[in-house]
Amino acid sequence: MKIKSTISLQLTQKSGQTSQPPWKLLENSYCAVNLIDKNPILLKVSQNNIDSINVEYESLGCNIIDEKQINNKIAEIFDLNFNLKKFYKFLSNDEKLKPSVDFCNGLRLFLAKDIFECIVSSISSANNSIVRWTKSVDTIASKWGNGYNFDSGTFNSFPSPKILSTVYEDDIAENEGYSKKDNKKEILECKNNLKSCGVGYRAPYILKASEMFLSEINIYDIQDMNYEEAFDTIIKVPGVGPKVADCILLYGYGFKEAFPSDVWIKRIVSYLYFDGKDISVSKVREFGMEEFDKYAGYAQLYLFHFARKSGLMDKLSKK
DNA sequence: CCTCAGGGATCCG
DNA sequence: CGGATCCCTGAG
Repeated sequence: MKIKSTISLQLTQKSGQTSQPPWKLLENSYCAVNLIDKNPILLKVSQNNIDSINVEYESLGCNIIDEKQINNKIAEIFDLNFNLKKFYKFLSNDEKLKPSVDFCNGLRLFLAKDIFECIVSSISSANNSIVRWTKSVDTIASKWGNGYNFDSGTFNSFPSPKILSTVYEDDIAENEGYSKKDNKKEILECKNNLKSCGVGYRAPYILKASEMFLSEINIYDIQDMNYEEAFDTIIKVPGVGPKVADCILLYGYGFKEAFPSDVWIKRIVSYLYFDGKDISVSKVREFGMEEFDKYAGYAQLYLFHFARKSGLMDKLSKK
């Protein structure tokens, strides 16, 4: 089916948002398994022009699928109900933001298909490269997620906090685990632990985070909180600081008033809005939230990509 | 072969 | 508050 909406699917997929790794590209379609009404559905999204996207799907067994639910899910993930035209009008009133549209036309939020996946992605993204954390998250899904065999191939969901909380942290823990079970000799090549997925020193954070979502924090309650309350809740999770918290709130839960502020946004905002004067990351966050208000999240997304594509980032990195 | 940064968080003073 | 350190991979 065809959904009419202005969006650049490729830009949105490749923009490095920490909601999830890009979906798997199969014959021009971005594919991922999604739980829709508790049924695993393979969504296949493609695009011929910027005014619409095409959605196909595969299901397992003979469940009757309501296409309206699929439509809603797609609209939710790609934020299709966000009024891009209105946002561009807002951008055009800001001399600094104005040029960003030329580089970001059709870029939308790429929201989490699985909120826990988003949280692990965001924790993994800290002081890390996009290629590395996306690879790690995909590896975690392939090791401990459910594998579903669709006609188009096998696709893995992301494991639940319950599953992930039981995996070994590293090679050492894994070997200890084995020797407890059955006096096995030490295995040199350990592949059944978090660190083997390349998350590095974030492995204990991810384990503790998994445990927290089993007991202290209900992952779905955050959806219904206001922004401040949600921020205070999610930042209690180990490995989650201010920037990662805002990423989770923006890309995971869709709090559009969040303005995730990292070193790059700091450099960009300092350059564009403060005449190059060095502003602290926390001040940049305050500035962004006040200046852009309900558009803060989108403004951050557009600023980052504008800087990336326009060469501004290269220019600022040499300072 | 090396060295260095990568959309930060944490701990420590 | 500021600064050092953290794992590991790819680019140079």
